[in-house]
Amino acid sequence: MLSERRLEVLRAIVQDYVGTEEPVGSKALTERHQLGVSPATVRNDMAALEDEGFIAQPHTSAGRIPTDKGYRLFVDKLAGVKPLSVPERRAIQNFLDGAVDLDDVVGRTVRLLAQLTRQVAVVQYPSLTRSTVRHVELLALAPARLMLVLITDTGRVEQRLIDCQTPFGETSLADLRARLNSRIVGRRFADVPQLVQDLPESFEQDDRATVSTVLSVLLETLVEETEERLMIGGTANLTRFGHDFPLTIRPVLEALEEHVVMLKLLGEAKDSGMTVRIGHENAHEGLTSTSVVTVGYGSGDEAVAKLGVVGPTRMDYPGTMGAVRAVARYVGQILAES
Amino acid sequence: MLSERRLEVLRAIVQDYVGTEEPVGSKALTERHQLGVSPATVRNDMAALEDEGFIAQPHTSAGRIPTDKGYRLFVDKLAGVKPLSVPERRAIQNFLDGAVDLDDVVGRTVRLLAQLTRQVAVVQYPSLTRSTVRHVELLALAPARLMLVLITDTGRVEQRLIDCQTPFGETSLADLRARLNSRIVGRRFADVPQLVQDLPESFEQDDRATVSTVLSVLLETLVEETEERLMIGGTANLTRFGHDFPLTIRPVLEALEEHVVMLKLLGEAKDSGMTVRIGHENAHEGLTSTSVVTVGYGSGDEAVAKLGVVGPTRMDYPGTMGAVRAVARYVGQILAES
DNA sequence: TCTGGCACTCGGCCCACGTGAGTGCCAGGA
DNA sequence: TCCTGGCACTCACGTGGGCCGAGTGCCAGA
Repeated sequence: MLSERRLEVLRAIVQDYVGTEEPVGSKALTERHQLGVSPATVRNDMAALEDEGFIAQPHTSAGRIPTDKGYRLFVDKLAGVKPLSVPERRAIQNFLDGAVDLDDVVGRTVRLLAQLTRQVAVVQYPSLTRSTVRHVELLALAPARLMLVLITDTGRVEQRLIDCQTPFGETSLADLRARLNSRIVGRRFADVPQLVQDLPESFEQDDRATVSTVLSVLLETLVEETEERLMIGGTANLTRFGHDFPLTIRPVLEALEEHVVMLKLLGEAKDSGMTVRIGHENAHEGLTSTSVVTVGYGSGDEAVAKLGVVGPTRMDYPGTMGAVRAVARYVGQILAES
Repeated sequence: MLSERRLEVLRAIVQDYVGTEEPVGSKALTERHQLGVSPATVRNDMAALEDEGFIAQPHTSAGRIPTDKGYRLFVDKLAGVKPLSVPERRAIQNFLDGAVDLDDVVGRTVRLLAQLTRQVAVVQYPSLTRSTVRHVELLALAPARLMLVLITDTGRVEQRLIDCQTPFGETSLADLRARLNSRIVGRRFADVPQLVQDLPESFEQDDRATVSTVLSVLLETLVEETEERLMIGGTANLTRFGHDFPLTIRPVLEALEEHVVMLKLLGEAKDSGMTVRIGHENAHEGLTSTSVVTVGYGSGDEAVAKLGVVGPTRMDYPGTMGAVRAVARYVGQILAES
């Protein structure tokens, strides 16, 4: 087991390395921190920490840098979450309050998060599966052509074109619309399939085929759109990644563009509470030299989506976690209000 | 005036430099191209081209590289547009044909363009101002709360919440919906204000306020949403920019994230035909070391939006222009079909 | 007007060297 | 048992000199 002081040494190493981006040596450590012991003692501690795999030496004659395992310990045991200052909080609120619609909310959140953390921000749109139906609309664009519009409680709108084999009367249409709405408005998307299951049976023989088609498109929309959307911003911050970054930045940019990859990443994170994945803990190859901090956000108690940042493993974890948590909180508030 | 052979030398320089990314010397030129003259002659030509500002030397003892002015001449006079191969065309069509909705079309187009050109792709969503109304829907979410949904011929959907001072009857609502649709469906957005101007007068005194509110929100939507949207992809290709790219890539990423900047850029391009802006021809500072190739696309004869790529000034202009033009054409077809 | 020849330039590469931060180890002291 | 100061060692990095070669400009001759 590591002694108290050795943990303190690790904390100091992480803090200094995050600040300077340079391997930190025993002498510099004792100068910058009140450890109460001499460099030689620190050296012994460092040797122990290295044996345990928490820190490593880039070259024999250089200082130490934390390993992924070291950061992990730091995050789990040594670092708190740094709360934002009052002006920062106020700025967040002001900035987000100006949003006019869902796209705007998400867009502003991405910018905000990227600016606050100086890293790449990722914000997932409120998920359809976890949200509820606000309204369903059916429009006849042509006698045998319908449009289905689905509006969620988070303000998201999905539309689908439907080609029917047979024309669908205006009265049948109104009927279907009314019944659909009465059944599913206010209900969760996940519950919809069950709720509409027996709907075709209550229609005239002639209309059943069309009603079934509409329902299947509706259900399809629910399933398809469960493939979530997200917005990414602050990629310019990648240029502050490190010195060697041509090699580093490339796979990261590629991963960020593959929204599927990012969604999987978010999916792997806890639904509630903050998740920090450090370096090789990230399954995706391109992200093994990054850390990902994510947290769920939602309009109520429950998270409807996640947001977070992607940055170098050498990041200011307490600060980043503080910013991510604060932003998620305010976004939740905004969503609840709208 | 530049002689035929000197133009040929310039062409050769551009081609070689684009291929190798290295300053090209007189000897290498004569070896790789059948110019029919000796290196010494080429040297004289190069000196002339340098005097005129078409090429430059990075260092005294190095070969020449084209200047922005050189690329300009190359694009205007020396380069054609390289048509895509049949398999490439087929691949484009297959890829785009799979799209299910507008977002998907734009998303696929961005990917396609980025992959084909190995550069950053920018695709503008079909603009509202130039498109026409397919349908307007009014929904009562609550007695005094309406939702306006606007559907364009390009498949775009905009929705707005409307709070009314007084409740609005179901019959009045149906009436307004019907009248609105009969007046503006199929019309261009730009014409809408005129077409609905006198609508409130034909309603009962009680409803006029609400009708006016709805109309003003409708018009507002038209105006606000004229602020166009765009999608960007292929930023990972920036890493192939050049050797010195930490400095180069940063401002480019920043510019790309500022959609306003990119929209302005697209706005400055010609509405029809292809526009190539080379290096310092781009007004935005961050893009002075890039070239931007754009072209309008649309479902009919007229362009409804633009798309293009951003790459290093040292790019394969004929190939890029060919790809951009081909993609624009196919996207236009897809939009026309849907 | 083109060509071959020639002297010149200069960036890139290699190597050698000195410097200094940092280390590991050890013996002595609390 | 743990901490400390001392000491020899390692090695990345920066500097400076020297060589190399691609590329140039110029010039005289065809």
